[in-house]
Amino acid sequence: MARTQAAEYDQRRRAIVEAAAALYAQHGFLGASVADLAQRCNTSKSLIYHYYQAKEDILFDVMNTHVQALDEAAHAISESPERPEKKLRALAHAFMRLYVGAADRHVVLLNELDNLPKARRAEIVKLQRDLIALVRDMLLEIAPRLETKARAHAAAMLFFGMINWTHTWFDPNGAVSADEIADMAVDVALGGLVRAAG
Amino acid sequence: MARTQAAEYDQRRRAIVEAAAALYAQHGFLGASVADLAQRCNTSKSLIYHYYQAKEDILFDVMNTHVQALDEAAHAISESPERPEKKLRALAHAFMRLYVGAADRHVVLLNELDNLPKARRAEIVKLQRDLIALVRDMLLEIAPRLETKARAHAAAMLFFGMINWTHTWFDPNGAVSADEIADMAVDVALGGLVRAAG
DNA sequence: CCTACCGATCGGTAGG
DNA sequence: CCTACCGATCGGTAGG
Repeated sequence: MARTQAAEYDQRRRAIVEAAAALYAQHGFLGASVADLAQRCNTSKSLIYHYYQAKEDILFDVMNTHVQALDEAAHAISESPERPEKKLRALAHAFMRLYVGAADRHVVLLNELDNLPKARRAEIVKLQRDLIALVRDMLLEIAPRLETKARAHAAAMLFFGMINWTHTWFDPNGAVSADEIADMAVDVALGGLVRAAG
Repeated sequence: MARTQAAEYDQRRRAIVEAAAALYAQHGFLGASVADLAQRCNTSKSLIYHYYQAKEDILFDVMNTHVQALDEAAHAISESPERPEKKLRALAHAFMRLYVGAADRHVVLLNELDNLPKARRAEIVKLQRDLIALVRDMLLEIAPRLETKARAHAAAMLFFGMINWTHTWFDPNGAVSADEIADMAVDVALGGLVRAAG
C-alpha cells in the first residue's frame, strides 16, 4: 500500500514537472502562473503546493532533471577511450538528441536561469561550468595551438553557441535532422564550413 | 519654443528606452514593472504613459532601434563589392561591435521577442529573417557545396549561434576582445577550429 | 493519526 | 507631471 502511494506520488510529481516545462517554455516562468500549471494538470493550486513549497522549486526541478541528463551523457563520453574528435562528435549528437527529447526543459534551462534563487542557480551554473570545461579540454587536445585557456574557453563557447542556439530555430520535423546538425557543428568546428559542406 | 520642447521630448524618450533596455535585460520584461522604470528615470508612471501607450510599446522601441542598426550595417556590407569571405568577416565585426555598444538592447532582442504583441513581433521577425537570408546567401557563395537552401540556412544559423550566444558569456573587459571573437567565429566557419587557432 | 486533496480566500502588487 | 486610485490577478495558505 505504502509502495503504491509512493509510486503515485513520484508519477504525479513527474507530471507536474513536465507540464511546468511546457508552460515555462512557451510563456516564460513569470508569464505562467501556478494557477495555469494547476489547470494544465487538471488539479488545484493546493495540490501543486502539496508537492512543491514554492514556484521556484518547480523551476529548479525542470532545470535540474535536464542538466543532470546532460552532465551524465557528457561525463560518460568524456571518460571513454576515444580520440577527442570522436568524443566531441559523440557529445554533439548526445546533446542534440537530449534537446529534441526534452525541448521544453532545454528552452527553460537556457532562458529562465535568472529566475532561480541564488543558491539554486549556483547549483545549475556549477554543472554547466563542468560541461564547458569538458568541451574546452577536448578542444585543447584537438587544437593545442589555441594555447591560452581564455581562447580555448572562447572556442568552447562558440561551439556551444552553434549547438544551443538551435533552440531558437531548429525544427525536428524540418529538412535537416538533429543528427545532421550535430555533424555540421562538429565539422564546422573541426574543418570549417567549406569542408563541412563537402 | 516648440523646437526646444520637441528636442526635450526626443531626449527624454531616448532616456526612457535606454533605462528600459537596462531594466528588461537584467530582470526580463515581465520581471520589471513600469513603476520600476519610472523610478529609474526619477519620474512617475504617468510620465512614462505620456510617452508610451502601453508597456509593450516600450519593448518594441528597445528592440526596433537595435534591429534597425543591425539591418543598416548588414545591408551596407552586403552591397559592397568585396569577396563574400571579406563581407562575412566585416559583418561579424560590425555585429560584435553593435552588441558591445548596445548590450542591453541585444539581450532584450534575443530574450523577450515572445512578449511583443503579434503584429509588432512580425515587424522585428521580418528584419531578422532578412539578416539571416543575407548571411545564408554569403555562405552559399563561399561554399556552393552546401547545395540546398535548407542546409545553407542551417549553416547560417550555426554561424549566428556562434555570434549571438556571446550574450550569455562574453565579457568586453575579458582576455579576448569582441574583434577577436568575430575573427574566431569567421575563421571557424571558413576553416575550422584547427586553422582558426593557428 | 496521516496523506492527499479541495473550495475559497489571504495580503500585496501588477498594468493602466 | 503627480497623487490617488481601479479591476484583475499574482504567489501562497487558511480550514476541513
